[in-house]
Amino acid sequence: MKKVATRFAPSPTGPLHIGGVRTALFNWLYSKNKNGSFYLRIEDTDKERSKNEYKEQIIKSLKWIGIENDGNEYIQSKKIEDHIKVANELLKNGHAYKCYCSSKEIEEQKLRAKQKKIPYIYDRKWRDKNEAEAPKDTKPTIRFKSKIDGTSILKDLVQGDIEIENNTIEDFIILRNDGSPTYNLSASVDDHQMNITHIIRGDDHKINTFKQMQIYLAMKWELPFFAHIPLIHTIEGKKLSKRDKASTLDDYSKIGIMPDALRNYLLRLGWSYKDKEIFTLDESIKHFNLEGIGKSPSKLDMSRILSINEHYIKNMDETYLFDQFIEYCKLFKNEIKSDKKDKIKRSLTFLKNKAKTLEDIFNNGQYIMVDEINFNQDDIKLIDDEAKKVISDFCAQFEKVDTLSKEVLEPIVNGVIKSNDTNFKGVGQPLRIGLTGSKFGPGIYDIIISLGKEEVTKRLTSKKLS
RNA sequence: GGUCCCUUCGUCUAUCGGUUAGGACACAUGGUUUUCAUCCAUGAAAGAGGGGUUCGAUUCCCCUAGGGACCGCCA
Repeated sequence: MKKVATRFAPSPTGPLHIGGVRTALFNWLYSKNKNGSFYLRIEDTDKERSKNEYKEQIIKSLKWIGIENDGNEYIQSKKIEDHIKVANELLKNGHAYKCYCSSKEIEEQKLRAKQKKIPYIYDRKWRDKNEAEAPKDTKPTIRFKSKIDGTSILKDLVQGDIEIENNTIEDFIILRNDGSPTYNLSASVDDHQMNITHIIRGDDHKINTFKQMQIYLAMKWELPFFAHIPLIHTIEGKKLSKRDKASTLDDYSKIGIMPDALRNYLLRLGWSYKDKEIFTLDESIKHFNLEGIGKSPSKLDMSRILSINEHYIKNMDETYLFDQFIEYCKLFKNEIKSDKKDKIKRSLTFLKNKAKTLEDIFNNGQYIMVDEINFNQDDIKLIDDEAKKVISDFCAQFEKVDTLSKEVLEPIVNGVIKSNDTNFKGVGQPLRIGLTGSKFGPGIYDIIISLGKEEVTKRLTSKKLS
């Protein structure tokens, strides 16, 4: 049994979107599950549109979500000579031929077909024509001599057997008239040379697979296995594209979605293992299989992403969460000053309690990080004379304490409640507004402890409250 | 238009001929609570339609409908 090898082969012509990330994830998981290798191949043969920044973005994205390729990135453009060599071989053994149709001629044919509403397929004009008739002034393209009779069957690992009439596959171009190889040729040659055993890709590649299989057959190469996974759709039910909003990893990381959570979400989108919803990295490797992949496209659901992220926030190791939070702030918010960092760290347990994202934690912890409170304009109005008395009564008692804990603070609060003939809200609310600027927020004891005695005193005695 | 694929709660899905069709998210209600949340409990919510096959179909087959992908000298 050959060692399993999978690959992810994006073209660096735009930012990687999460559909691509999922494809990469499935390939990676499958190879790891089988103790095999996973390779990253950058298909940069479209010189016009390929950009190095996109290549970097792809590599960065995969790394962010925890996918690591074995070996170096395979750069397709460096292998062009090999592709051309194969094309010439196909030409030599009669599996390909020179086509002297100009691109203008082809365009006109397509246009005519469109107008007549009949499917366009290259008419194989030069398939059997004598080269002697070739026009001197046109450079030929090389076309693959596709099968005309019979049918081909793709034994797809996800979709089952797919059979099509061979004559629906046209004689596709493998070498352009400038001598450069096209996608189907390059991809086949690379996959063969890289010893790829399983090609897992979006099912928008299905027709390509029939073309590539024919190249394999013509070259007498051993066929790899194919698995075409359904595409991810937008809410509108269309194929997700780079232009869609919330489609790149950055769109998620900037609102504080964590890599593990997104990885978990993407894994469960179109794949399932019994009723299990949460998978650690090890569990995903252990349980991943092709049988669990569904056949129908699935839609992106933000509330579910949020919910899984929330699960991770609440259940992951707090030190690890803190590190991720600090990193997040550095990247997308302001870097947190070191004296505030400790306060945040100590308060993470309750700050995370009401957070779905790292951004929520940031917002919940704002009151700790700021030097000057931003008062909610409606809430500050709640500080009336009564509230001011409550605050000053509290301060009078608070002054005497030296260690902060719920046990110490609770009697003080209860005392103030009694002396002011009010209830908990009558004390808790003014204090919360005075300390955080808002009537919504963490528990009042948590707030006080998180700020420390000095800061609490400073805020409660501020001019704005008197 | 041609080829191919898909179709279970709003969403992601379980079921591999016999289930009160299960779970999760979202939603609704109630409870806990120190505000907002969390948490807990409960509830509403699905087999596209029509034919077969079968003692029995969500499950197998066919048709219809709907949706999607592809149809580049892009990848």
